[in-house]
Amino acid sequence: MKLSTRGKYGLYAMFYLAQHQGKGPQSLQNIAATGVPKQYLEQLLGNLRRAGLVSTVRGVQGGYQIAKPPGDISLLDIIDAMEGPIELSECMTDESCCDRSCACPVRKVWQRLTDSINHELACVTLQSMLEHPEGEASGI
Amino acid sequence: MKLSTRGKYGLYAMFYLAQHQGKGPQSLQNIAATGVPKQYLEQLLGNLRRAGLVSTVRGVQGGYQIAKPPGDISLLDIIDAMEGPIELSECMTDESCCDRSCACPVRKVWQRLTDSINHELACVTLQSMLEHPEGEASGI
DNA sequence: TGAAATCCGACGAAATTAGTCGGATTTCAA
DNA sequence: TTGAAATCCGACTAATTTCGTCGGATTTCA
Repeated sequence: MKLSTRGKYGLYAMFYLAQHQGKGPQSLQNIAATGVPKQYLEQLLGNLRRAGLVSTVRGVQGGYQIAKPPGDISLLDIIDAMEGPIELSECMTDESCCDRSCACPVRKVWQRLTDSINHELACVTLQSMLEHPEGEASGI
Repeated sequence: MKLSTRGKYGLYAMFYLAQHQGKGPQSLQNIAATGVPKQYLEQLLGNLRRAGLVSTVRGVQGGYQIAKPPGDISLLDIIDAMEGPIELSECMTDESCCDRSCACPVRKVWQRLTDSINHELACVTLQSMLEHPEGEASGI
């Protein structure tokens, strides 16, 4: 179970934009500074824009900005935008993927785990990341 | 973020074996009954065996059995055996994957999330799946 | 000796991921 | 008016991973 680089790069970019909120649009040039391929990141920012998480200004002096306060943007929003919704097993979305009933214990386990992960993701906002840069341990 | 079919098939197989514990070795034939490609499952059971989760009996009347009581086998054991450890970002295992310090807030978030998912997985055992077939909702 | 079964490495097809490329468009300023 | 700075966008490719398949070797029992 792993995240693709899209999720990682996407969060890097969003965190950067959160840190620079109110300072005007940030160019791709700047956002990509830390080792993310520029043209690839450009694609990813397109996804974030279409998901309503960033707004853009075109033309000279243009760039990217977060579209909402950092407290209103969660990790779940970002991951969903970058990788689509979490789907541990296609059992969750495709009823006919197997001949097991909806009471199948395995299916229940996937559902519980999916809910749990989504909940964790929704709890972390860009704001909380800005406020706790030292990453104080959470009560797991 | 998704699980491969390996994880899914692996859990199906382990749950089947848990249901049939003490009834002697179960043949691949039987385990694969519900739509899992036989030869593929054979590979997967090899992984589970090498991880110490199932034991095998070769030859006529041979087959697969769980190697430990169902209460001692967690979802984490199974997922680890099938897909390797959860690694949301290579930041977790490869210090040099980027030039960010180990105090990088993004890194902290991945770590927290990884811990959380592992904890959830470790809490679910085959025994608990056998005991709660109706999958009563957990306190998320 | 033959049938039932696991074991195993190698191979291949399909899907996904991680980019790259070339241009189109927008905007501002000289 | 023109040129530079920037985003936008669809198509393409290379690499990797996933999902199997195949053919045979080995073990065991009747």
